Amino acid sequence: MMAWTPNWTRLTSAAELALDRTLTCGQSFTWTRLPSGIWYNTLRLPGHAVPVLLRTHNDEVQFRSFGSPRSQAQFQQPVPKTPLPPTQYLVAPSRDPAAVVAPSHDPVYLLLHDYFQLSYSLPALYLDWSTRDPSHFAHVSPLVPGIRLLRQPPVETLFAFICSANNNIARITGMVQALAMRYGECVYPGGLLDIGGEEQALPPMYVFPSMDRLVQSADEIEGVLRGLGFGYRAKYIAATVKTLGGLGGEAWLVGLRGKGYAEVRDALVQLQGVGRKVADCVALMSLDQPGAIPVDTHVWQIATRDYKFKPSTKSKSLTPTTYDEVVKLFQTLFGPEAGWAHSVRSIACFFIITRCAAFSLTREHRSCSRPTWRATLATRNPNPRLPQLRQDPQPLPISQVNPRLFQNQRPHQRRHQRENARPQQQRRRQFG
DNA sequence: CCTTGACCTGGTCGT
DNA sequence: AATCGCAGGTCAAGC
Repeated sequence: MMAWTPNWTRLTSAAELALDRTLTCGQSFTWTRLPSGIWYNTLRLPGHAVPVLLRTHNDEVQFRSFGSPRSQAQFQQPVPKTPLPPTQYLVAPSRDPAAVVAPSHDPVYLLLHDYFQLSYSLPALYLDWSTRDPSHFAHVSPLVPGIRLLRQPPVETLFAFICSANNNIARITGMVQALAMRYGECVYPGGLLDIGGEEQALPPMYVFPSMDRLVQSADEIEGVLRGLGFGYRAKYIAATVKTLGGLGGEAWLVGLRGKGYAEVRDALVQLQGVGRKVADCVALMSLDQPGAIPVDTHVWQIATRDYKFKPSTKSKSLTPTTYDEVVKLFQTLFGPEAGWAHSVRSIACFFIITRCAAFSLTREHRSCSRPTWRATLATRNPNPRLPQLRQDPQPLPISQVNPRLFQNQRPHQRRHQRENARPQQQRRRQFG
């Protein structure tokens, strides 16, 4: 049974879901933003994957998908990796009113409702977290409304976050999409689509490969991914494919939903390339653990700087012990959805710095904010032919910015880091 | 326990 | 034009 929603249909209000923020903040790497502001991705329904488009229009978030029995049948044939002439594949979406089903029975609507966790009321959550943390969350969260935690497919989330080690959003996005192009199924070959009377050019779309497909390629995958520039992560991915395949594949991973946090974490960290941080990302963003808090160096800074966190041991760095203590700090503060709350809080910090760097800060501040942070949003879209992400035109008043956010980003400290790092580099050279 | 260093790569920054 | 430091970590090895 084919399922698609040919006309723009309301998903939720813009207040409940800020698309641009939610899809660029580093939790999903599979959405792409078109120049028109429309986002596209391929999502799985039982039996097949569908291309989905999202947009914000008239104060609401709308979706549509497209496809047709004829085009779907064609997609089951092997599809070349380069786009074919649009007319060869694309079938105009049906305008037949009978094809439009009520949203509550529309499988794509239900899929998106689940994916964006729309059963949570976001303003209510923000209010609760602001009450719990009046001095920080309440201060910064109004600047970044509408950030929802996604409930993503566990397999692609796992592999995406294995790629995230020692990496940045732009490159992770490229790697995840490379994985989809190499092993995933082509769901849409690319072409022109008629959207509300306007023709929109869409690139080919590939769905993230199934676990079965990856297991089939287990022996070659490390070499292939190294060739694609995955670096040492290629080995982790190949090993995790084999281990996960042996444990029961996708069913085993999805089966972790509904288990307790400790069990989920322990299950994940037995996979290669999955430490605590990656495990917490996967648990939080795909396995129904809204209390899981991924602690990275950035979060560590926030904890020690803004929340005056003092580790119980003499440890000066992020160790398993201090990791647990930071988690406990934020879980106590924010309650059951602490992971979600903390994500919003971190993203707020990130956005403040990005926007201030672009619009409002003095030259000194501009130079302190990390270049990669500035660049991340602009380069979120890996397709160089597409325009860069639009910056928010509203400058952020400097008076709203907590100056402490910049404490660890001062130029003299960067210089200091450079000088410290130099001897290490020389030592490594002697080996080569 | 905690600390340290290696690990791939690509875009950026400063000579 | 060539270089160097770095990025939202993980793992193994040595205290």
